[in-house]
Amino acid sequence: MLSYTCKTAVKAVIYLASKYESGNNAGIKEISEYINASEHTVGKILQTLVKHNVINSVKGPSGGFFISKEQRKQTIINIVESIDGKQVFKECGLGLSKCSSTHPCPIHNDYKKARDIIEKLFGSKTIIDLCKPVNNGLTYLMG
Amino acid sequence: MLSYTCKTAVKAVIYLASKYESGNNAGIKEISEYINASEHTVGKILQTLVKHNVINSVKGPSGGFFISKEQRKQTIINIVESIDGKQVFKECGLGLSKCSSTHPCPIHNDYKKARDIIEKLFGSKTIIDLCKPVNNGLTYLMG
DNA sequence: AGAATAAAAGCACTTTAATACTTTTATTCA
DNA sequence: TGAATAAAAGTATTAAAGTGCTTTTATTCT
Ligand code: FES
Ligand code: FES
Repeated sequence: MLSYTCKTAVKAVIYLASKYESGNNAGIKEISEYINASEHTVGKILQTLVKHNVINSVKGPSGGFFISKEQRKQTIINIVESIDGKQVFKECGLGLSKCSSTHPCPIHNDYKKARDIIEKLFGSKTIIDLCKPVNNGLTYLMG
Repeated sequence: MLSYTCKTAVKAVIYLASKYESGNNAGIKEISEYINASEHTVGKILQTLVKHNVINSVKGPSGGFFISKEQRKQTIINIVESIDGKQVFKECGLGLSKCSSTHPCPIHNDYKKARDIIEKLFGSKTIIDLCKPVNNGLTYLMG
């Protein structure tokens, strides 16, 4: 459903948000190490997310990436749409050019049900929602 | 979730099953045209499926691919496992190396719910189940 | 037996995603 | 002001998925 890059993006943002408490910015290196991803890939991803106003960046010493209070209230679908585009949760499970109930593929009914759950998940959970359990040690970003 | 190749495989097999009625074998060309996919790709896919005993083939004139009565009773998870492997419905939604409820990622709960629906769909629907509505013109394999 | 047919098999090419590297620009701090 | 820092931006490489082509093998039909 989501590309590898996109999954990495979600984890990176959640990590950033969990860092927010401390008030410090986070650098590419720190983030990539924490979520166990390639430094270069993470750099590119964060660049894109800054462009889409999902997060912010500051250049120079003591610079890095950070996420504002407002931005933390975004739902995580914003991350997905910035990386994989707006169509991810609209696609047909068997690859028909368009998913539609009037011209459905053989698995449309059940597939749509599942896809809608995921779409709802991404469209309703905010960054802060997902970062809390990470801070509490209930959920994890690597391993 | 599923690779493009895998989606093509499912459609090819459903088409084959819907052809079964006529008792004739279907050639690569015919199948690929019907499901609107590359001839070469379909050839490779069908080869793999024959190796996994999902379908059968006969070489030579009046040869082609066909699916037996028994094979039509398989669930479509067999197709998926032949192409994309057995892990597809076990993977973490955020790319953690293992999806587990004791070491979950932040979206585990909802994601697992959706993934289980899809897994159940593929594990319970048989080829014949999905080919019937196609024959009746209720669902489609292309478009 | 021999010609024709059609899948099997192996190899080569293309495209895309992912990763790596390099240069530039903005910022801080001594 | 200038050195150091860190992201931005652009380019190149690698890896994987998908597609295309060619040869081989098995089968049928004349
Ligand atoms: S048409 Fe295939 S999932 Fe809706
Ligand atoms: S751990 Fe991520 S989906 Fe289960």
